[in-house]
Amino acid sequence: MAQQGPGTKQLKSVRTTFKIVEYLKHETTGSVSAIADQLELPKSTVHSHLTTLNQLGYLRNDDGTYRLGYRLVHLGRTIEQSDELRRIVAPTIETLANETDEQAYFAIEENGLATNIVVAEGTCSIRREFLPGGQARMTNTATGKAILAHLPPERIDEIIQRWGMPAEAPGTITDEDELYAELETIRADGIAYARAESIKGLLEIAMPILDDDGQPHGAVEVAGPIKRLDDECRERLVDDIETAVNEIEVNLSLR
Amino acid sequence: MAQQGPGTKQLKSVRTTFKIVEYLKHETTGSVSAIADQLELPKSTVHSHLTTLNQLGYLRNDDGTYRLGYRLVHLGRTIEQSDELRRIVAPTIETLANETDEQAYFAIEENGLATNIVVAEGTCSIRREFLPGGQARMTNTATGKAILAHLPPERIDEIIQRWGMPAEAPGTITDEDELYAELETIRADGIAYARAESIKGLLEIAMPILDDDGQPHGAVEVAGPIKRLDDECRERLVDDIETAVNEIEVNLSLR
DNA sequence: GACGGCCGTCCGACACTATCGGATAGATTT
DNA sequence: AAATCTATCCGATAGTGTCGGACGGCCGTC
Repeated sequence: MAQQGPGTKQLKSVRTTFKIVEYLKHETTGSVSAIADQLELPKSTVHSHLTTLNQLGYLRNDDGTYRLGYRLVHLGRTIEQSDELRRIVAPTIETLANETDEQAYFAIEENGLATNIVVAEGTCSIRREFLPGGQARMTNTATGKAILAHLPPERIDEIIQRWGMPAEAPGTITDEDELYAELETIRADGIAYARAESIKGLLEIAMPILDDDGQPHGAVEVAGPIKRLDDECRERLVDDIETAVNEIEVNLSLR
Repeated sequence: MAQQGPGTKQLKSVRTTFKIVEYLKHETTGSVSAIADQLELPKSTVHSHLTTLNQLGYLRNDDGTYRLGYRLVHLGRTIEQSDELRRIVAPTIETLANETDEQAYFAIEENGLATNIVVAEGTCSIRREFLPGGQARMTNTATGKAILAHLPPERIDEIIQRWGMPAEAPGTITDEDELYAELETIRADGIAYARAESIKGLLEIAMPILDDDGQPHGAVEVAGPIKRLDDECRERLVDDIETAVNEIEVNLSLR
C-alpha cells in the first residue's frame, strides 16, 4: 500500500530537467547562465538539459534565450480535454458563476493538494488570476477542507504531514486540533467556509460531491471579496451552490 | 550558428521520461506493464520513471493506473497566458471565426512545425478537434506555407530536410520543386491555399503577418469543407482575412 | 479452498552516462 | 583594441540510470 519506501532518491537528472522547466514556467524566459545561476547548477549541465528539451521540441530557442514552447501547451490541453469529470462538471460551474456573479470553482484532490479543474467567473468579477490546474493546500481552502473532511482519517493525516499548515493569510488555521474540529463541523453541516485563509480578504464557500460510498469526487466553490458576500446574500449563494451540487450529482450518476 | 554538432545523443533518461509522458498523453492512462510493453522498456525502468514523475507531482496514481495530472495542465496554461503574441492576436481571430462562421487559426513556426497558438470557430462549424498548441508540417498547411514562403532560403531547406514531405492527404505536395514553385506564387500573391493537403476535404486559406524587415511573425488562416467554401464566397473570406491581418498588424505596432 | 498467472514493487551489480570544470569562440561593451 | 560577457564543446571521473531477477499481493481459475 504505502510505496514511498527506502528508495526516495531516484532519477536525479529527470528532477533537474523539471527544475529547469519550472524555472522557465515562472520566469517565462531564461538564458543558460541565468538558469545556472538561479538553480545553482553548472552551466554545462543546464546546457545539456536545455538542448535535450529543445531536441524533443518542448522549447523555443531564440538566439540563446529559451522559453517553453507550445508543445507543452498542447500536452496540457490534451490532458484537460480527456478528463471526463471535468467535462461533466464544467457547464454547471459556468452557470453557477453567472448566477452568482462571482468566481466559481470545481476542485479535486491531487497529490494531497486542492486542484482546480474548472474555473469560471461572473461578469462583475474582473480578475482571472487562477488558471485551471492551479493548486493550493487542502487545509486553507474551502474546496480543500470540504474534500478533506470526507477522506479516510489516515489519508487526512498523511496529507497534513506532507504539506504542513503554514500561515498564508490572516485567517489560516495553523493548529492541527483546530483543523480537526473544523472538519467535524464541515461533516455535520455539509458545507465548508474559508475566511481569508489563503488570500487576504477572500471568502470561499464550498460543498463536496460524494459518491455512493461517501468518498469525495471533488468540491464546488464560490469565492469573492468578504465585503461583497455579506450575510444576507450568503444564503442565496449557498442555495445556488446546493443547486449546482445537485445537478452534478445527477449528471455523475447518469454517465 | 548551427549547434546540433556531434553530440546529438544526450540525456537519455530525460528522453525516456518524455517518451512515457507522450505515451500517457495519447493513451490517457497506463500501467507499468502496459507502458513497458508498448515502449519496449524494462518494467523496472518504467517504474522508476513513473515514481519520480509521481513524486514531482505530475502524475496521478490510482491504484497502479497512472495518468497525467493537472500540474501539467497548469504548466501549459501558464505558458499560453504568458505569450504576448497570442494575447494580441486572439480577439481578432475570434471575431474572424464569427464573421466567417468557419474555423479560424493563428499559427507560428516552432521547431520547424506550423503551430496553432489560437484556434477559434464560428457557430456553424461543430467539430473542435484542434487544440491550441497543435502542430503540423509547414509544407502541407496554409499557415505553414504562408510562413515558410517568407523565411530565409537556408531555413526553408533545413525545415524541409528535417520533417520531409510525406503524403498525408490527396492533395499533399510531395515534390520539392513543386513546393518551391508554390512558395514563389505565395510570395507574389500574398496568400496561401491548401487544398486537402493535410486533411481530406479541407480547404485552408492563409495570409502571413510580416514585420518591418519582412520576417514572418505568423499567419492567419480560415479553414472549412471545400464544398462550403466555393468560389463566390471565397472572395468574401479573403476579404475577411485581409481585415484581420490589417488589424493584427496595427495592434502589433502599437505594443 | 488451493493453485497459477499477472501485477507492481524492490534489490543489487554493472556499464553507462550525466555531471562538472575547464577551454574555445563569438558577441558586446568599455 | 582589450576585456568581459555569453553559449557551446570537450574529456575524465564518479555517480547513477539501467536492467534482470526476485518478492509478495491480487485476482481468476481449476
